Amino acid sequence: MSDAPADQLHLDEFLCFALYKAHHAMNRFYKPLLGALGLTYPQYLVLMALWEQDNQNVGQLGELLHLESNTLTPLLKRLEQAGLVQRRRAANDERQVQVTLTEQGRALRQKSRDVSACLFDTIGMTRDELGALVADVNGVTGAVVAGR
Amino acid sequence: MSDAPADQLHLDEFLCFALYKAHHAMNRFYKPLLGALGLTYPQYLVLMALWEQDNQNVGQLGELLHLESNTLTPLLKRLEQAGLVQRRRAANDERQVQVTLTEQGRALRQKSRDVSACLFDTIGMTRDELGALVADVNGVTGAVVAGR
DNA sequence: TGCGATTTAATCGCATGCGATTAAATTCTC
DNA sequence: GAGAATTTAATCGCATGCGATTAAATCGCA
Repeated sequence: MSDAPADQLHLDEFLCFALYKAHHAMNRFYKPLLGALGLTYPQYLVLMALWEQDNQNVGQLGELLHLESNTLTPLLKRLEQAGLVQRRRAANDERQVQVTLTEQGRALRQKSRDVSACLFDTIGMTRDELGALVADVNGVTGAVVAGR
Repeated sequence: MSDAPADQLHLDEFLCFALYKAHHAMNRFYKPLLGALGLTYPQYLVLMALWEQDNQNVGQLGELLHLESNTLTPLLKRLEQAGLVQRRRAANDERQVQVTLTEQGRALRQKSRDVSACLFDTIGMTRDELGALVADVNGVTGAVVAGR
């Protein structure tokens, strides 16, 4: 099946484990910064998606963030509860729910500026190094998603 | 604070987002494979840690996997319920809980052999490329953990 | 020795993720 | 045009993660 000597692999050498730890490290890094804005990391991702392109429906957000409605619906309800987005059934297709930023949601973009900048300072990589790593990681993601 | 032009950054360019997606892609990839063994991914990580070094206490496992007792305790109880590990208070220090593999837990190692090999085949990278990527990702994790 | 500080797991509450199912709206097909 | 198939969110149940707190055991120091 594979020529990889799985017998000799140690936990530390696994890519999946490295990604697992990196993901959680990112989460912990962002938590206090985003907590000051009253956001969780997935909520921040949704807002980033809407800052780039407002008025998306649940399916579009799910495609972008690789999430299903079972995760997004309660999350979006919490964002709505916090007054950051509005949820409305689309007029032309009542199955879809349009998610739109409120004025307050748009305003939060300014406050979140240095949240993202903070990570750059911390990891201390050049834009090029960062871009290469992002490309590599995304490449793995693509291969894994395709290979299922 | 940073010379990174955060204003112009798109969601796709964020390393944290790349790691977020990669982590979830791994999870989804492993889920059916591990589900056949009755395991979740974090449970698999715990077993891998014990396969390398049996009889660790909760704190040691937490250090290795970057998890706290609030996550590990219920997880370990489920593994115990499944008959894969045993939990015992340490004789010399009753505060600590020693986690040991059962015969069934050791046996599962054989069945999980091709789970890890399967990922190698799917992502199609050489050992060297993989090692370099793991090192890069771990480097970011280290910087982020240190920079908190 | 004795008592406060520290260490170690456990517990609680809340927010994801996700498999499975459901409900409602729309589209397709005859 | 009616009914089946499909699409789209929502709902439910369960397993993480984690901040905050608690409880028990051990350590340290006067």
